[in-house]
Amino acid sequence: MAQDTKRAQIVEEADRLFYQQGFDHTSFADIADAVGISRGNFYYHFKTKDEILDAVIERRIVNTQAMLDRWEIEGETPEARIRGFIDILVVNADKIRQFGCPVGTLTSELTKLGHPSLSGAKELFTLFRQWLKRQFEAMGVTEKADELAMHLLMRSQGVATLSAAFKDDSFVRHEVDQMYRWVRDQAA
Amino acid sequence: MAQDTKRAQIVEEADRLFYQQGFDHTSFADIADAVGISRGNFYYHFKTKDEILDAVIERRIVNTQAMLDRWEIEGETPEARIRGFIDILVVNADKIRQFGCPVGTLTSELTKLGHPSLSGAKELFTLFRQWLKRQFEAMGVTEKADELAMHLLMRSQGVATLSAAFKDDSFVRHEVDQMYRWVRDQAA
DNA sequence: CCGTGTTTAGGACAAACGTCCTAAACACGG
DNA sequence: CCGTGTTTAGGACGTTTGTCCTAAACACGG
Repeated sequence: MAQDTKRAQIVEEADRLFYQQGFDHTSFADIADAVGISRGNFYYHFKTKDEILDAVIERRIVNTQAMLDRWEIEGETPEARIRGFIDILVVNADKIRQFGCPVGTLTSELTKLGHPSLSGAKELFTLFRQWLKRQFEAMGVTEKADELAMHLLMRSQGVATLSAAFKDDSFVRHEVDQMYRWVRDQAA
Repeated sequence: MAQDTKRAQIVEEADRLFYQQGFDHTSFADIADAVGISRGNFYYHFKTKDEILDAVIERRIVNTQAMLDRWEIEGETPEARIRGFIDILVVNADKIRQFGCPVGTLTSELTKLGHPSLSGAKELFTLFRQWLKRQFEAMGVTEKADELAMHLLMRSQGVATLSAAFKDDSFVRHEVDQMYRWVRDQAA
């Protein structure tokens, strides 16, 4: 349907703009200009700005889940799959340097705003956390699997933040190498 | 002078509000209400909102430098001083859980806004980076001191981000313990 | 090609934004 | 207590915000 197409377009552009400019700093006018529709017409698709945010988060959850599922099929070993996760920092290096991590920065912003949709954004983190936990378990780690998952999440967040602050690619590469080594050490 | 007092009050409240609500989301009215002065009178003290931001960053730089200087006098060994840095995550656990790291979240926001004062915020990171580098050098590390400083900065940023997302105190304590151990291992 | 439900453009609306002005209140040396 | 420079309150300004309404354009089964 045309409805789904237009709605999907709005959510897609809103997703991009929320990531690049932040949720609060992105106005209806920004999204409307990006999609190429009139400002006031938003009310037909979304009653409030918060509804757009929820749709964006839902989209991200679906996309992330699909990506993780793909990785679980394609990746040969659990260790290789985890390396695939770490590689996000390399593959998306440009965007992260410019706008930070999409998950981490959205969570930070919603935390400050005291926004109710924070729980939805947190779900994105949980998706990665559970996926990583499963990979560590497949590697033979049992009780500490969740701790290791959180540790790796933590490191990727830290690298993303400092990458955006210092715009230093060699720092990112060096930390990624260390994360590779750390994962290998957990197998023993 | 009364001018310095009022100006300092404005900067102090702006500092708090920028941290708790974000720079963009904090209006002149918010600051005016917090200080208890009239809205329009801001123009006398600061011509633009960006000027307030610069004053806030300057204040943070001065306060941070003073804190680091104090630590360098009080801390017995370099390792103990570094532990003092790590302890920020414990001492300020409540605030970090609510609003994230003041340095990291401000940097993220200014990065997204493409704001010119990002360089000033980045300076705050550099202050910690250089201080940590000096402590590692005093511990006997020579060539890798800066790498270790960045690594520790990275980990504290990651912990702060996930602390705000998951509000999990036991995670923070566990990671802090691991950071202690990591620092000890660097001495050998 | 008609009728009906979907989608659209355009703009109205009050509120809030950053900026800026004016005039009064203040502090204080003379 | 007067005069002068500093600091203040209060509000005007044009813009932009999120929200919401109306009427026209559209799609499409009958």
